[in-house]
This record gives sequence, structure tokens and C-alpha cells, in this order.
Amino acid sequence: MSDRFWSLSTRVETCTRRLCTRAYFGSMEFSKNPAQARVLGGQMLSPLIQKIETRFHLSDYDRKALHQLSARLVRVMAHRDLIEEGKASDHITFIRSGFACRYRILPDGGRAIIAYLVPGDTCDLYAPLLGRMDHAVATVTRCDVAVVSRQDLGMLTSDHPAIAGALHITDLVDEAISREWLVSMGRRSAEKQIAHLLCELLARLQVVGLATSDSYEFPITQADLADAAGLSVVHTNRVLQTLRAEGLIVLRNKTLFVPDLNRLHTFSDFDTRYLHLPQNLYSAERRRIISGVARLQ
Amino acid sequence: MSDRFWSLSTRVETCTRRLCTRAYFGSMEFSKNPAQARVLGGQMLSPLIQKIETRFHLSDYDRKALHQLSARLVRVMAHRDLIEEGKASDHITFIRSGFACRYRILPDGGRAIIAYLVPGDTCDLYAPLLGRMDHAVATVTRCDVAVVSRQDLGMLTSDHPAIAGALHITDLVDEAISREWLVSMGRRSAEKQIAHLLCELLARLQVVGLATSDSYEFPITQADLADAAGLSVVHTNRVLQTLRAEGLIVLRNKTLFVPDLNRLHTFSDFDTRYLHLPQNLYSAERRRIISGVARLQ
DNA sequence: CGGTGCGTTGACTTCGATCAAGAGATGTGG
DNA sequence: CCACATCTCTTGATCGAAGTCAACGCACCG
Repeated sequence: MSDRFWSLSTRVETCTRRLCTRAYFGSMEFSKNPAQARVLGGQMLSPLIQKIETRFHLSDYDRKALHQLSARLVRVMAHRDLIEEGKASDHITFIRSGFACRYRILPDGGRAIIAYLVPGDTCDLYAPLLGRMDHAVATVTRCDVAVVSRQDLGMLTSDHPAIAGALHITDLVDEAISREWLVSMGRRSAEKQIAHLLCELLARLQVVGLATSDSYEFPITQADLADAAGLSVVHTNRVLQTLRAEGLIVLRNKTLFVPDLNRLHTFSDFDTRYLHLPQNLYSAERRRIISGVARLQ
Repeated sequence: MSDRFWSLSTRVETCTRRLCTRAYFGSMEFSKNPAQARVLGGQMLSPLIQKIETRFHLSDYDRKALHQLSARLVRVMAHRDLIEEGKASDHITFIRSGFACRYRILPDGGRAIIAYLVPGDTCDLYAPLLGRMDHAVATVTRCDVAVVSRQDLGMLTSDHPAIAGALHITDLVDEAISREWLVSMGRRSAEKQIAHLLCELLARLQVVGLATSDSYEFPITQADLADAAGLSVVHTNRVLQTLRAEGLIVLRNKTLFVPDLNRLHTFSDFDTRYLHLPQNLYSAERRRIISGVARLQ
């Protein structure tokens, strides 16, 4: 409810929780005034640009085009649907700040969180290729999301194949993350699974400058962690306590510190490779190689 | 060891199992004679073409190009690596017959199967975009795989955007399958999870004509099922027995029958939607719509 | 005929779910 | 600014699902 935001129409306010007893709150969004939206474009997609440029070389021409893409900023409360299951929208939603998640609700009322989305991630990039969304996307914390029209983005990607390629790579990495989650759920103990997830979030947040080398803001609820790990809330709580007791993590004031990253990595069998980050984030040569391969496609 | 195959060089023979005590067997493959390979091209990629055409309209021009793509057929024994973790190959491998899987080996020796591949699936389509493989691919049963040079496929897809789009959609469906597996592992009981997997395989095999409306050949080992479900072999065995006792499945002569598909679907909470098959596989209109959207990208 | 892979069974243990209740936070309305 | 409701985290007790260990039968195969 910062003074920079003011109330407007509400597109994104459906409640997520199964037994939601929350009152209705309208979402907040920027004015739809195109001029203003355009001015803010660069800022709005900056986590995305940052993420892309970690792995991929963008020319000034490409970067400028991304900056100039007109987008609408929407502020959404925690635990609200961004995209409902079964919908097909003509807009694409980017997370600008906050955490979101992909999830499914099961007939017995259970909820499975399939992925976490952090700033720079897209909610529904390729959704229309498949027709309808086979899962929903919701905020986990309060989020600012940037909404871009599919048409605008389509024009951008056909003018800028490098951007199209970068977005594709981004999607392939999300796929790798899903696979790693499957490994975690299938064959790692609850402790290792949660620890692994915390390592992953650290690495992903570092890419967009939202984590230091050993800490990040961690506003995720234990219930939301539980649904992502496939555990009960009670057990998730105990797992976190164990990790804290072992000195593997320190959780204070909704901030996660990792006293000894190597120890946490070893404990949780975390290996950054699946995130496909360049060894040295600033290796220009490496970026050139990657973008060369991408263009071959 | 059919008379149609004869032994040649061995590219793909590394052993998968953690405690593999198998003797070494060379893989079998077709002659590399280009003329012969070309003649067989159409047959070799036919499950892929079949899969693509389920969701996507290909022009005669596109289909012909796929048929004419030169490929090398390789016969591989059960439980052999097709692609090793960490490798980056200049070839693309398609499953032509048999089952394969994506997997990871964990430090404690455990194996996690992340996906099953059935005829028509690709093993490593976008692998080079990410640099190295972050997981391995192995056969589950004996497989015939078609190996295509990346360069040939690159030329094909740049000449035929519809094929590129179709392959992309194929990949998005694989992603949806991963998500569904995550839901299964996280929030479904072992019985439902296995039942769900059996439903999924039925649907996927039907697409490539390898399943009837209620049955398919099921040569997957309980150990391989266990690694896919994240269960122990013993428990997998008991789960299968329960499903059989409930009359939900009949497993005889390595063939799976589903006496009452609706019952199995309801029991396992299976909903075909995530596979994004058209309601009516033969609806030309639906295919046109899909391919229209794809071309927009 | 003995090895080996695969399925099966039983006994026991452990991990994680469930149920129940309480303690701080946090936030909202009066 | 207080009072109340609601989250959120926490703890204890008990139950059930799944893992582990060990052994056996059967089919296949060299």
C-alpha cells in the first residue's frame, strides 16, 4: 500500500487457500496510461533482463527493446491467484518482486506446489502453445508483477531472435529445476530436500541480485514450504528445527543465513550445475558461446 | 538379435545399474550406409511423426521432409545408457521402440527416474542449449533408437518452422508431465501414484499406436517402477498387488489390462488434460487452431 | 545344472502424517 | 489504542505408511 500504488480494477484477487476465510482485498496496480507504463518498462522487466544476461549475451539493440516493452505493473497480495487453472490469457505475467508458485489442488483438498517463481521468472510464457493452463499460479508473498500483452511480446521476439532464444533457455532451466525437484521428492530425506530447496533459492536469488553470498530474505510460510516439499506442516517445522539445531541454517527476522554454504551444499547434495549458470557469472566468452549455440536453433 | 540387425561399432553400451554385474554387450545398429539409412528414415521417425500429428498439423511438405531426414538406427539392450550425464553430443536421439528413462544417480547410490520415454520421444532435443546434460538417459527395455545429426535437424527446423514449433510443443508437454509427476510424488498415495503413472503410459502409448483402448505391453521392471515412483522395490511390489487385488489392473504376460478405465482414472485422480491431447485425436480443426497459435511464436 | 534377475513374502524399524492444543505474532475494526 | 480474530509457529502423543533386511521361489539362460 505504498504511496506509489493506487487502487484500480481488480483482475487478480482470487483466493488460493483451500479453506480461505480471508476477506476480499482488491489488488493494486499502476495506471494503465501507456506513457507512464512505457517509462517504467525498463525497471519493470529488469529482474528478467538481469536473469537473461547471466547466461546469454544480449546486444544493446535487444536490451533496449526489452526496456522499451510496455508493461503494466500490478501489486498483488500474498496468497492470491495470478493465473487460474484452465485459463488461457492473452497476457504474459512476469514476477518483478516477491515469491509466487505454480500449484495444483487435488480432489482431497490437498495442494501441491510444483515450482517457486522468483523475480525475473515468467508465469505463463508458453501457456497458449498448449491451449489451457494445466496448473494455477499464485503469489506466495506480496508480489509486484508486470503484465505484457502477448502481441507485444510476440512482435518483440520475432524482431529479436536472441530474446526468443533467451526466453527459451530460461524455460529449459525451469524444466531442469522440475527434474531436480523430482529427484529431491523421490530420493532425498525431508531434511535434505528442504535444505536443497533453500540452496536452490539462494542461487536463483543471487542471479537477480536479491541474495548476498550467504543470505536472503525468506518470507515463505512453513505451510507453503510444506506444500512444495510434499510434507505436512508439522513435519516441515521439525525439519527446519533440525536444520537450525545442526547449525546448517539460521532463520531470523524472515531472513535466512547460511553460516557455511559448503556444508549445506554437501549435506543436501546440492550441485549448481542443474541451474546451468555460467561458472563465472561475468565471463563474456562463456556468454558468447551460449548465445552462439542458441542462434543455431 | 534379429537377423535384420548386425553388430557394428558400439557407442551406447555403458551400464546403468548401480551395482551392475552384467557382462558387456555391444549395441546393435544399422549400417551407416547413407542410402540405406535414408530409405529407412520415414519408418525410423514414424512414432515421432505420429505423435506430432496428434496435436499439430503438418503439411505434406513438412511430413515429407521428416520422412527424408537421414537417421541411423541403433538397437540397445535394456538398462544401458543412451546419454551420459555431463555429456554434450552433436547428435539427437529419438526412441523408436521400447521404453527409456531420464535418471540421476545420487551420492548414496540411489537412483531417481525423472521421466519415462516412449516411442516418439526425444532424449536430448534441447540439450546443447543448456550446454551439458544435467541427467542421464538410459534404456529400460531393449530399444531401437534413431540417431540424427544435430546439423541435419537444425537445417530441417529452420526450413520447416512448423516442425520446430511441433518439437517445441512436444517439449512443453514433457514439462507438463514432470509437473504432474511432482504432484503425484508430493501429494498422492503410493497406490494412486503408481496407478496414475499406469494411466499416463496408457494415454501416451495410445498416441503412438502402441496401446489398445485398455491395454498395453508392460515390460517395465518393478525396480524401475520403484525408482520412478520414489518407492522401495518391496513397497512397489505390494502396491501393485493391492491394485491387482482391487481389480483396478490386470498384469499378465508382461501385458497390462485395465478392466475399467473410468474406475482407474477416478481412483488415481487421472485427468488427461495435462497431456494436452486434443479431445478428438482426429479433429482436423483443432489441429489447425493449435498450429496457428504455434506459428505466432 | 548352477547362476542371475525378478517377483514375492514376513518381521521389524523408521519416517512422516495426523490430531490436538497452546503461544506468539500480526493485523483489523471499533 | 485496545480487543479480538486469525495467522503462523511450535510441541507432544499417537498412528500409519513406507523402508529395510532377509529369505525364498521361479523362470530364464548359458
